[in-house]
Amino acid sequence: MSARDNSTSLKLVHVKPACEHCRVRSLCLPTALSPAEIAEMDDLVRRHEPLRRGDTLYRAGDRFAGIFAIQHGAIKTYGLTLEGREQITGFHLAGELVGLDAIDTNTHPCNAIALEDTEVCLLPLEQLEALSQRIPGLLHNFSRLMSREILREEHVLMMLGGTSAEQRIARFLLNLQQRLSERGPMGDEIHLLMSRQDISNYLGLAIETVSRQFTHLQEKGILEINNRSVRVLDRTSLAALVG
Amino acid sequence: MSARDNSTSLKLVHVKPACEHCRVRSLCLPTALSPAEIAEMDDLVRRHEPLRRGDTLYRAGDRFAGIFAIQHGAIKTYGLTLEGREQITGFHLAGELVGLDAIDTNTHPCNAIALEDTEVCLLPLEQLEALSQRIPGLLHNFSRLMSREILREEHVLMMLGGTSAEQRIARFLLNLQQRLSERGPMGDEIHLLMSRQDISNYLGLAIETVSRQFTHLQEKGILEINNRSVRVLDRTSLAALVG
DNA sequence: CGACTGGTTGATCTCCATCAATCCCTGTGG
DNA sequence: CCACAGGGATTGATGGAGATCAACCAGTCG
Repeated sequence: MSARDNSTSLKLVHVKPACEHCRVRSLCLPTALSPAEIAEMDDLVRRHEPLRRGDTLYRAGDRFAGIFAIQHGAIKTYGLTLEGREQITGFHLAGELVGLDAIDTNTHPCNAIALEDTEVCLLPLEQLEALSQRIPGLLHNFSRLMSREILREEHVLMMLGGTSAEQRIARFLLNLQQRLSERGPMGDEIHLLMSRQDISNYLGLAIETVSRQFTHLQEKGILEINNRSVRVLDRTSLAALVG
Repeated sequence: MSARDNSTSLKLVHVKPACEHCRVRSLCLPTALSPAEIAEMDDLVRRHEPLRRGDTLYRAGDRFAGIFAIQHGAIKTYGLTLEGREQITGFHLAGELVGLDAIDTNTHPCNAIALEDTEVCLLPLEQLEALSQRIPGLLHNFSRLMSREILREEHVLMMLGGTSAEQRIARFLLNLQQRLSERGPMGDEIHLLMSRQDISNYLGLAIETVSRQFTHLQEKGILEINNRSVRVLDRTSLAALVG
């Protein structure tokens, strides 16, 4: 229930975007394209109005307008289970694409909201496919990013199956740290953008269990926790917990 | 540990495949292509040697040769978790693609083995992308199938999060019945191709729990179970269990 | 300041994992 | 054809990890 709601009418701003200067270009669709090709990409990319923390990017049921590439910030996607419970399907960082799950049905099956102030680019699918038709490298990058998303979800599946609460927390943190380090300097400080509620939902645990595990890991001297800021004091021990 | 192992050296047979006459064409890549375009597809599709139940199609770590399309039969994919436990990531039926998770890294992250006698087609990625370059419909179908795979995994995630053993079993069966009905006549009889072990692993439960839930649902008059054959007697009640 | 949201901590209970015994198909070989 | 072995499946008994219920605490905002 965010105050501002961008989901029904897409709000695009007419600022000339520039993949060329984008910080996460190397993680995103234009990887390894020539300057001329990147210029062509710029023509199809539409910059979306900046999202503030909590803003909705799209809702389940919305008609699919195109893929969103996260320029900076973070997006949470969640769906409704058959019983009506919300289930988080992913936390997405800069350089990742969201909305890929809507291509098949032309309708968004999930909701997407910003975890922090976030900017995204809209890539209309038809135009993206048309351009991919002409630029082999772009087509391949597109395949690769979709493949990466499939792989990401497989990792979540592996994490959820038959593992203890402690293991899930450890993996969650290590995974987050890993992905953050691909996007900036590797630090031992992780700023959690999501609530305990979100984490517990994502990991299939109760919120209290998450809290207890955090304090438990703190008592062991592995983590230092201040609200949503987690400092990894002993990365080796943390990694040892996952298996 | 199957007796025959096809994973290291791909065994292709030189039978002219024919997407045109394939029973699952409408679910697969050539959907809605013109006869001329389908003929072009046929040129790149290579029929793989038939798999017998238990045969390995590829192993984790294998170099990626291309996508596999299941012509008929069923494939189980599973990965190794960090602790060394096997985790099943999916059961794939005719008309579905497997190996999509390997595009990004060019290496298979999972193992794939046949759950029954199965025939698959190999679609070398480079050629598939090259052809997609020329056939817009093919490119779009490819996007859609990848999207469908992402969606499928999201559904699994939603199923695993915070649901009881009974709910998981119910959803598993309903989902399977649904997918089978898209591929043949809708019947109340489901032939499970996988062991209880597989089911429990997939659903994140203990094998005994799966067994108990089955008998429990049988006692309630919702199912009738004979080994790996499940008859859905009361579909309404089964659907009611999931939410 | 009080109301509120998000987080932590404690006590109890429940569902399911685990351990263990038995049963039942399937195939194999005498 | 039957006996037997062996894996897969079922059933029972027990314990524990984590869910649930409940109280409490700490920022935050009107």
